[in-house]
Amino acid sequence: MGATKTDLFTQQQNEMAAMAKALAHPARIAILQYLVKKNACVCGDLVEELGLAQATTSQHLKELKTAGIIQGSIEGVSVCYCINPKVWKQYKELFNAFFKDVDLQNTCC
Amino acid sequence: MGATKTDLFTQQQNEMAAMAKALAHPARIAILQYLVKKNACVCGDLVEELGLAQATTSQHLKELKTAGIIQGSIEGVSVCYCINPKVWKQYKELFNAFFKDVDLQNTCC
DNA sequence: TTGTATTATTGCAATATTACGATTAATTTT
DNA sequence: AAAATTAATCGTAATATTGCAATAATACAA
Repeated sequence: MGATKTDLFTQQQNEMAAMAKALAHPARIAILQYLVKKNACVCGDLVEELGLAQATTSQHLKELKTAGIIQGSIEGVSVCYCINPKVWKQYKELFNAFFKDVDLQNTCC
Repeated sequence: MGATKTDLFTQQQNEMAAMAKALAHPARIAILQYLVKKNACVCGDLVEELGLAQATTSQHLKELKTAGIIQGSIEGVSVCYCINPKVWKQYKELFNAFFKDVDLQNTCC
């Protein structure tokens, strides 16, 4: 026990949960907001911007990259990160679809 | 170390991350989808529906309740759960706002 | 080649999450 | 009142996440 029982759920449910998990840390929210704002691909700045250690920042970047929502490319001695627009759109649409269809009138308790 | 450094981030960032965290488990996604589909407030069924132990199911329900997105009321010997439409709308709007403003053209790497 | 700058990885400690059996609490039913 | 039903809580084990120092890896500059 201790590990999520992914086999009990549909692929869609696991995927949705994985997407949410990628966003489930304020540092990763901050990174995404920063990337959206600056658009240009910054990276080393993130360590200063966040106030977390370099190792920790790198780890969060890795998670976002694994989730697919950002991408990085080597730019000389540093690495340029930016939003992956295709995956971003996917996130947007799936969250949108998830929250869409609820009849706000029909409460029961 | 080990605990999230919430003080490094804005309240908005922490809140957004907390919302995502509530959705960051397939069982909780499944619960919400079930509640949306059935609309009516079921509860004991969830144990059977999910395939998780009663204690585990109850724990997930508690997390969703703490996050505010569902609400429960005692209905005789059982407990009726349903979506909290007001908070649901809030989630919807905040996720919407988060994913809104990205220029999908301007990639850099 | 040697040094410098930047990011990734490793190893580890602290904390959080997930899951479940057992127990408790509350309400019905008999 | 006694038994049954339902859900919450407690205790505990397994696993995951968060964070950082230290180290490695990579690319450039001198």
